[in-house]
Amino acid sequence: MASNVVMDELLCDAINCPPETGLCQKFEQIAQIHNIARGQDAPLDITRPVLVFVSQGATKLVGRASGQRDQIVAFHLAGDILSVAGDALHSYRLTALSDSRLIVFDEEEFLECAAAEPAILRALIERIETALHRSRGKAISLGRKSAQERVAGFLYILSKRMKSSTNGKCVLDLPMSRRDIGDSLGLTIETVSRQFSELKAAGLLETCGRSRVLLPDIGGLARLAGHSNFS
Amino acid sequence: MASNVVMDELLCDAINCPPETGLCQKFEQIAQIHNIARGQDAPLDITRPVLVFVSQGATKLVGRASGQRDQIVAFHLAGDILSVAGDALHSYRLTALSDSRLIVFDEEEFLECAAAEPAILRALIERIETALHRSRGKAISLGRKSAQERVAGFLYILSKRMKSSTNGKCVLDLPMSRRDIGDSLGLTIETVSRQFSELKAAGLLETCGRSRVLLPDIGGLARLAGHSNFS
DNA sequence: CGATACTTTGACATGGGTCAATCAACGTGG
DNA sequence: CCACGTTGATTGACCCATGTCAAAGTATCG
Repeated sequence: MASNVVMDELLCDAINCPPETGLCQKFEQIAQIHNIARGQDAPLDITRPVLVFVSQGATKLVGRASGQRDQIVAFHLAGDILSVAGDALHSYRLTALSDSRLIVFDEEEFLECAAAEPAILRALIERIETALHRSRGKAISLGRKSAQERVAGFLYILSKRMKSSTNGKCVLDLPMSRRDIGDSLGLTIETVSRQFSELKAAGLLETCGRSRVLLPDIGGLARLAGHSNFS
Repeated sequence: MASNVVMDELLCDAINCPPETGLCQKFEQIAQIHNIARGQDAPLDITRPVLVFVSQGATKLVGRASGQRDQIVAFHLAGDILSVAGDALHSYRLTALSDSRLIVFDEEEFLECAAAEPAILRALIERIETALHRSRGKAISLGRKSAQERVAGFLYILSKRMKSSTNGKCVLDLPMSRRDIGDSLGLTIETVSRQFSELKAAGLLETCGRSRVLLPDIGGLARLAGHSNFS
């Protein structure tokens, strides 16, 4: 019972935790569940590093520079695991884009629990590396790409992550606002909006309401995105 | 003998590998050593993910967008471990800033070897998380900070990493060129140079030759760097 | 159906890029 | 050890992409 409540199938799958061992129960004891309403911050205590598993919903990890300047460091969708730690230089918070369910572990305790299971540690390494590789890609975009390339790349990558594409076309329900997109791409909402308009004019994007988006030509987006393998 | 050649003390320490077990010898068998001259790329085959240990020297991990635009994704100094994987979107290369010695593992093989040693896996997790956290900080800088803040933050962070600071003052020998600094901060060499000049005028920086740098007031740099905890 | 928040569009300002010229560091050969 | 050449750094003038400020438009929700 408790096992079903805390350690959902998705998490067991994510960390490669064989349900038949008693391990899930050990993890249950150290897990904290948070149900976060859309727009609310997860009440994380990151004086110590934590591992967060996004069981349902979608979240943004936001870093803040001085002067209220926010930079979204990553989006994390259902099924993702992320590591969050405090930082002397910037403050971080994890905010729900839609109603979300998070399973939070003190990282130290989690690793203690998982020590006997190399498979779990390896799954975790893989997840953190995925986060690292995405972050590197973001650094390239933020450091060296134009607004148009960033927006096209954003849509392209999101279409891949949300796996809703079929032979070059794709419909998405963006869980994030224009502000979020801007905060993720290091742009203002106005610039994001203008780039959306240009993509519409180029026939690479149609919108329907605020959040629904139709991408008729994913390949075209990739070409605009300034990926080194496309020119 | 071979053990001393391949698995140096630094690496054993880095991955928390107890020298008394026979483990080091197993790692030796799968390790590849590369001595890279200043300015040369490591001949990494990243069709599969690799782990690289920087045994001596200093390196830059460079990502490339289309059109020859380089973004340095991270600097890695002696003692660092990094994970590098290919990417459909951007190409990456690891280049030596000074003559360097790298110990390279196929990541899969490394993890296979380390499976029985949770301590090694944990050490690896810690290192990768460090890389992730640095990369997040870089994303905040690239996305939301001014040229002056980026340059000040760069010097501040480097002074911490190279541990050459004494009560607010610090002398550094920068292993990287102005171009490298620009490629790391998402700026041009000219902008980096102008910011250096402004910092000199503000009494926060003195230079001596191309690479030697004196930072008389680290706290002042931190204040300029736009870190959220300093205003 | 009206209120409110979000988005789009426009006019203008500006930080940092680009291009070009000068200057300084460093290595090399005499 | 010095003159010279090469490469990298600095400075200046100008320009453009994106930020800023303001207004109008439009989803969405009670």
